[in-house]
Amino acid sequence: MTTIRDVARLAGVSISTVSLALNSPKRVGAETLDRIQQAIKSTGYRIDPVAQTLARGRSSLIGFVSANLGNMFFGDIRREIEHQALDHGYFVLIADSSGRADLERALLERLEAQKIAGIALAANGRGEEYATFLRDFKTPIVMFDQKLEGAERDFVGSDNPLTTTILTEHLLQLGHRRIGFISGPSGLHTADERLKGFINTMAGAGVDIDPSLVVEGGYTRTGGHAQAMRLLTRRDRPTAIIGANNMTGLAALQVMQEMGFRCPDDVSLAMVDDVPWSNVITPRITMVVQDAQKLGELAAQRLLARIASPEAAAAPPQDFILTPKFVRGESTKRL
Amino acid sequence: MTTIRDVARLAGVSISTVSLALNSPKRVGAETLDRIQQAIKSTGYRIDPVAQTLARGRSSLIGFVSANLGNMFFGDIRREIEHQALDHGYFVLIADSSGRADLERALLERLEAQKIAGIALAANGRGEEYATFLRDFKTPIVMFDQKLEGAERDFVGSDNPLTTTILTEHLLQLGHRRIGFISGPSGLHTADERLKGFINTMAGAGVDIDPSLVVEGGYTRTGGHAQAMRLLTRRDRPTAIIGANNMTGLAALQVMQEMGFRCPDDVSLAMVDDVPWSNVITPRITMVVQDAQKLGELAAQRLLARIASPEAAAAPPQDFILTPKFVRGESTKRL
DNA sequence: ACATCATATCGAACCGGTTCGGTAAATGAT
DNA sequence: ATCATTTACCGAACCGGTTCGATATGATGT
Repeated sequence: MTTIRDVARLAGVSISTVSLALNSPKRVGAETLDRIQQAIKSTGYRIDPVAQTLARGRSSLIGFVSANLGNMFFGDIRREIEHQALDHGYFVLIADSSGRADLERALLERLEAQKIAGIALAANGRGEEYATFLRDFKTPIVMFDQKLEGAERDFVGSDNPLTTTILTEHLLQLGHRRIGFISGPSGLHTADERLKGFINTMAGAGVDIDPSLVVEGGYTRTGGHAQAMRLLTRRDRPTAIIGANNMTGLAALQVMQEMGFRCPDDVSLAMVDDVPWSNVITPRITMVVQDAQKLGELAAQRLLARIASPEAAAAPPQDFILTPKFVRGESTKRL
Repeated sequence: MTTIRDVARLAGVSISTVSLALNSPKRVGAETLDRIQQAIKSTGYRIDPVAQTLARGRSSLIGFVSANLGNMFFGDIRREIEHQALDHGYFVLIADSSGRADLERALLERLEAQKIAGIALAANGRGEEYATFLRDFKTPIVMFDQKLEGAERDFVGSDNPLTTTILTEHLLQLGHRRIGFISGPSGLHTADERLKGFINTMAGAGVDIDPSLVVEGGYTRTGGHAQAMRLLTRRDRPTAIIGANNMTGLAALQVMQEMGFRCPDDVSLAMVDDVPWSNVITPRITMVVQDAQKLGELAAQRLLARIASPEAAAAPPQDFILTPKFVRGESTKRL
């Protein structure tokens, strides 16, 4: 390995000058700069990011932490963040918390130990204590998807109540009254807001909700499957089901198929978020989708800005809320 | 931050002794060890991985490089590797090459600069020059999915010729003779082998292949879509199509739906690799699936072993080939 | 009792950069 | 011509660990 000292020797300058030439070229003489660059070229010198991190106390790594990278939604956001990060010379360290708050916390601490420059986080931890933990974190954090009150961090997400409001109104218009709702983990920001959107819309329309039709599917495939099963095996089963995310929505579709119900003839279905290849799934599912790419873009911009300048880092946290889009499929039918 | 020197001072020993206590506890006296551990506990000392990396010349990070993390196949492998790595105290640095060889190479070099402990790689680069590059890489590499002759690295993958052999035989048995084949990027290991499996099986059965029915879909959704379109708009279109991977297979299904062909009544379809939620896709696709979890497990074990001991690191490279599994769906029909 | 050897601990060099205070020369002001 | 300021560069300390050779102490063998 060729080090900065080799370059310095070859260029006939001190190592501090080489460092200077590397970091603020305008502060070294033209001729000297030239010699140094020559030396760098001829030795094939590559700066050692580890040593740099130790000296600077900050690496050029960015962390991406979310549950379930396999979910297209997070995958799309990751892709976008990674893309922008690479453009700015940052590498992305990805960590999958599998939705477990304790693991997530451990991961964050590890990332911090790596002196990571910043973190994009879709938090799964909840509660005041966790919010404080995030607030006091020394590394810049931009939260996305899941907002946590008290964390006092930038947040990039969608208008979650609106997602289910749209779906609920759609179903109400089609004449549905007994609507099953497969919710996400209670306490989780998006889950609570989406549930709220459903409840408020129903109330606004003057339709009573049968509480037993509101179940918690935990945003997971297995949870969604179990709860959809519960809903659909009832004698007074709902005429329509809303999945609070793509996993639970598709799980409901799967249960329908397994039980021989036709969708939408027997039961209507709508859900939040898209899945890959949804266009080859029969029936085409009616859904509300988030602009994952835009979310990733915003999160990355915000994070990179905070990392780049101390002023930006000190700026008060800000929320960026995007409006989700309704995509009409063929999984819902007039009653 | 509390450093090793703080601990040393508090325990009344030298920093080298603390380091020793941390790395080979049996080599320090029982009583001293106790005092040091006490000091560590009371100061809340956490070792700095960056400094450790600089001093040791090797980090406790493992790299995972593949194309298209969004593809369930790679996602499953990643999950398994990450799981095992964390168990062994390693963090996984994930990089998505998007299938571009030049980017992949740059990523590998960056990982190396990070003094990464080892890399699990699904290579997209090809050719002798690239093989040499990989062979001479100083960091341990375990390749998976894509084997590269001349790289002389451990390889974990599936019996690729067998994947298409199984599918082809299945279609032949159903009476199909005009079979379209949407291949992967020519030159890519799995793509070439899967194509070979198709060709050899057809030849073995004495069935002539219409060369114009063998197209290259590049393993991508868009490529697959375009090529499937070409195949299906022909007057003498094939009676069955094989997608060499999940992307091209599903793209073909999508084209069928777009063009109003019914699968399998009008055209049969079979493909290599599964996708998430394939069980809610109509028709259930006939496919050959790889055991991604097992692949990840093997790759991780091999890599961790090479990292752990110098003898293992010096061992000659070895291939691990798994047998793929046939999953019969309803997308193929007797002619 | 003395050489031998293992054990416990330490000091110092090192990994490869950054950064700050300082010096000497060059430039500008008066 | 003199003093102030800027420019260009250097030396040394530092980031927080690891590692190796050296030393001191105590145990073992004969």
